[in-house]
Amino acid sequence: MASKLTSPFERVYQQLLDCHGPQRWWPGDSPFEVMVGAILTQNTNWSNVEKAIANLQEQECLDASQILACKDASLAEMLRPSGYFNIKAKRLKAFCRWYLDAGGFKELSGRDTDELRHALLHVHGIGPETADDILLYAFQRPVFVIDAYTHRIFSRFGLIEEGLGYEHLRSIFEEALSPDVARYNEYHALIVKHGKDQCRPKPRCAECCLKPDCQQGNLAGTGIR
DNA sequence: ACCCAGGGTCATA
DNA sequence: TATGACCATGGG
Repeated sequence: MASKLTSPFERVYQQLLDCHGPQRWWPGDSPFEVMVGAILTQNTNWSNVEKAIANLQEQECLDASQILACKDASLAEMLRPSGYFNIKAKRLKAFCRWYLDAGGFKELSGRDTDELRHALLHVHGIGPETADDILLYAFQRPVFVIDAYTHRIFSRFGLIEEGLGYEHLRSIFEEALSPDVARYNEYHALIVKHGKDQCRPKPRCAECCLKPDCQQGNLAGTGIR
């Protein structure tokens, strides 16, 4: 049974896990592929990103120096299925330039998390969420990723106020949850899963997060509604 | 035919 | 500093 000392954020995690099961993120075979995916999935369905990554693999371009060697137009063509392909071609190149200049994965792995985060945020096309995706899922750092689903789900639960900024929200989660890479990994993946399945932007009345066939609907005993 | 997606940048007031 | 426009494909 849940202790009063247990944070609501811990309890929601357990309920999401019971409801949806482990998500096993990030789908990707290497840290570099994870980083590429993090950029390509900006405001884009993951299934579209997979097609773009498959194109890169076919062209043997899933590599920083190969990507930089591509013409903008041909890179964009490979990225076409992921949408915003012209913009993403530029962002991907900007990232690869930084990545190689910094000495690659092994060199970057030696950096302090805050320093790494700061550096990522200075790369054109990498904002807070993409930076944190990369830190958590590629560099295995205990950084909690915030996205639109996180805002939506937790404000509907009444656990946070609406309209909080990214850093503010991230600090709430990181203070409520002990730094645990595996837990942060699974939690964000579960939030995305729950958001896609049951917490739509325009929910039908009270349907959101309250489907009877989902354990998440049983918020009794959590102290949440 | 709509709605939405694992955001970020840039121009404007 | 705070909105709004813009980027674009593909699945439900």
